[in-house]
Amino acid sequence: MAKITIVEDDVWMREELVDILQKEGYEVAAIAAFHDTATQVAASAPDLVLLDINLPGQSGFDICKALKLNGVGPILVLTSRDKLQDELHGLDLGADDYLTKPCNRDRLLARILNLLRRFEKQPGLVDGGHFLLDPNTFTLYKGSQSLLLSANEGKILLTLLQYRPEVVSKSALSQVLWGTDQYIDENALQVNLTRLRKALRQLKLENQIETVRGRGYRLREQVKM
Amino acid sequence: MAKITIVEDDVWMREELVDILQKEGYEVAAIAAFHDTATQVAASAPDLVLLDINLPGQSGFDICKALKLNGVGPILVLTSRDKLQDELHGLDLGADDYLTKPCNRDRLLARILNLLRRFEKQPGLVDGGHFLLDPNTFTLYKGSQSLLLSANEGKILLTLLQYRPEVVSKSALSQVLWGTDQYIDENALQVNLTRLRKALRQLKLENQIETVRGRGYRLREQVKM
DNA sequence: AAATCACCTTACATCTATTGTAAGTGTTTC
DNA sequence: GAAACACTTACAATAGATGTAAGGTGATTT
Repeated sequence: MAKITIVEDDVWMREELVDILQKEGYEVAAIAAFHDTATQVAASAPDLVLLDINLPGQSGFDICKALKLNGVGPILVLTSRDKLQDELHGLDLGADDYLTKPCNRDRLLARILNLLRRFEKQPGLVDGGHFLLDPNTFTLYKGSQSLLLSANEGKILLTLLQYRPEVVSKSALSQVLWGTDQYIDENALQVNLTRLRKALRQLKLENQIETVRGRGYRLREQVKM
Repeated sequence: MAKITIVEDDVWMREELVDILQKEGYEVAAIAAFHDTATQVAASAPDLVLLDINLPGQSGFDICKALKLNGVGPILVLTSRDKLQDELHGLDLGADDYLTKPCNRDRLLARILNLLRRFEKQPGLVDGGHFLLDPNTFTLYKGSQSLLLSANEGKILLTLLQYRPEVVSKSALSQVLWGTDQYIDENALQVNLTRLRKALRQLKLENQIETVRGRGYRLREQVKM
């Protein structure tokens, strides 16, 4: 489960947040703000930081900046309602989302979940040389065109991309598609391969997938640029 | 069509880029780098900036920084292959993607298209009070749960959210779903409403959609937090 | 050259999700 | 309580994804 680090000075609030998040199954760490907060937080390598920016002085802002510089994951800033001005400020500082206090449990959890999803899916597009593949939606891009692959097509192409330029065996693909390499339905695999090739051809992507007789498939070497 | 501004000193390269992008239907502006480049670019309010960072001195980096500070949209940095070191640097500077030169047409266009998409879909999640809705995938979030709505369900909910707290007429919804408000299939609309409500109930979201007899539907006022 | 093997393609059947249709029930208003 | 409006459920048509089956192609082996 995801790891969340909370930066919050108010003891009562901190306890409550920890409670809510732990009940939800998150791994939670909580600290109050000190001069080396950013270092401490970064050291805990969280998947998400919940930062209360209602801290004495401007320290909350500084921490936020410092965290972003340290390359820490998504930051969800908590701010009080009467400091709406600061919200935009917070975003400029590198916060990825903000929330006004007080706020209810559901909204907090929804925002956290969303941020985690957003960053988990961060890898972005996979570069296939002559095309791009969105590993989340299995959308294939080439030039100004795009095409939505089916789940099977997408999984195969993504696997080939990940192993490129190595040959991927049929059992490996079987593992990816059906979770097993005990029994391999060669035919079903073959049909899915054909369908993927057909989809690629629709975007004028010919001969992308090379067959290595007796061993499997691989993506063809791309012309160096 | 999207507007792209190119910052490139090399005349030949600049002409070529303009040519490629214009043929693709983009609205293109091109300038060479001078001291006030950032201001000029910002003034052209582009949807995307194509920035060649192979400029005399460090000016390319400065321009990139300045552009980001001006809140200019996505920046795609062009860099030469022997300056791979600079690539990461470029990302830290606020560039949203980079590309090594020389690069072929398809790859360039693919990256541009992707960046445009990424930023176009920026609105992010729509906040419904007790829930969140992803307006692109029609995914509904609440607490730690999520649910994928059908196209019709998503369109209705999104429309209600956009007009909230106003009442949305049946003809408006008909317009959204079927592109016409000449003939309104009240029944079909009704069924889709029921389905949306059912989906909301699955996430324990009760009574979100209020029926205003004779006028239409609206989202119920949310409890202030 | 015939047989064999690995691979490929097409057509078809099944399954599931989405959506509109239809029929019947409930509720408000006058 | 009758009419108008709103709601729900069940059913059917449709489309997309996927597995099955049957046959085709081309290289390798004997």
